[in-house]
Amino acid sequence: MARKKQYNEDDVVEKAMNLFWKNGYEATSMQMLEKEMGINKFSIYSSFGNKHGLFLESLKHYKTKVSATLLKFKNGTNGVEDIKQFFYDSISSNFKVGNQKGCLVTNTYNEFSENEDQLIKDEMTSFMGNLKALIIEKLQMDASKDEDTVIKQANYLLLAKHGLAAAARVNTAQEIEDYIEMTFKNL
Amino acid sequence: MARKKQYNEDDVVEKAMNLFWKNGYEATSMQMLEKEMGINKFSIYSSFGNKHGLFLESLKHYKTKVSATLLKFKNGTNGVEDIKQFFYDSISSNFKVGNQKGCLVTNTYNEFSENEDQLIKDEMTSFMGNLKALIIEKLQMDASKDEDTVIKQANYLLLAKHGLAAAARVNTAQEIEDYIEMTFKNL
DNA sequence: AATTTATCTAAACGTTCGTTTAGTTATTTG
DNA sequence: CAAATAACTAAACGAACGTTTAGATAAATT
Repeated sequence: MARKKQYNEDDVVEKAMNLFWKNGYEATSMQMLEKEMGINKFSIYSSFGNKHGLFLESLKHYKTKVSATLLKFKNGTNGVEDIKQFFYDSISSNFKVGNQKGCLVTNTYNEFSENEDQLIKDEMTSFMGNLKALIIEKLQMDASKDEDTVIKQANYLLLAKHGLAAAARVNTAQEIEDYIEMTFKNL
Repeated sequence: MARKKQYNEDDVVEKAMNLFWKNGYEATSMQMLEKEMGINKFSIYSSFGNKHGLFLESLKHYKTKVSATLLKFKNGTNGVEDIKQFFYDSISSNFKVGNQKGCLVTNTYNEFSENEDQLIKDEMTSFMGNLKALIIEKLQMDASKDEDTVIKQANYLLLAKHGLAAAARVNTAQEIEDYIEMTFKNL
């Protein structure tokens, strides 16, 4: 046979993901990706097909990246307190290196809301659906909440999470902390 | 002299604004604007300089459009209840004709958050600053709130407003109503 | 070591973008 | 009515986009 790839696909997907995360899909050009991933356009296309394929792969990579956080959330036994902790965990990456902003899934959801790309929208919808089911599960741990309250609070928290991810792109850590605390004050 | 313009600048700016509102700045092309505004590229450029100029003019137009809502908010005497009503007023355009989504100012703030366009960012910052001042003013109407609580609640509401505008792009009227009600439940 | 073949570089592809320019049309004024 | 000139149409501009292709390079097999 012939020479081997001089890069690891997982490594370069991680770098692509970070760039998409920071700038969004449209605002990230192949030229920027080339530079950030450290490999040539040809290599990107032979590994991922096209920009769209690379983005989908980045989304998958993101999901595995946050799966630990999600599992921790899923396994929690403290009801509402687990949800609150999940909110904190979700935006913790904002204040680490790399300048990632908000939640990649939510950002993508927003960017593609007017778009017709069903493949990506399906990915988002399933992710949001899973999240809602988990939130409901945690809320139901409090036996004093009736079903109607659970649904209302779940919708509230889902929108709050959505809003948080958007706001996290432009607000300070202190503002975000105040926001989360206030959100959970009366649940 | 020579012939007069066959269009009214205010009319075509309104149409441009609606398109920007729906799609955002980058996703709105001159070709789309040409079609929506009903005039030629040449006319757009002679009236507004360039795409950026047209967008700034659309933002100004948006501000005058929402000035009535803002004035109503400013003149309110019911404290927190005024803020809540303002939230409802802010997203009411979502459920009218035209498919506008969320709040143009907030959408712009989000789209340009990673951008270097200081002119637009300044416009956004001043708008947000005014809003925060008004919210604080209304919160202070309740004499029982100490200064620290007022600041915390103002930050909370500002982020909630931000999140609401983002979420309003993708959620139903019922979900949004639930969200607003829950947001104000304990202020 | 020679041959094979996948991976690399780099240049070019066709489109679309925002923008400009040349030429035509129509209205106002003398 | 004729001259002047602003507003119009339509075509073309260079730059950047995502994508493809041709040719050089290097590693694995015989």
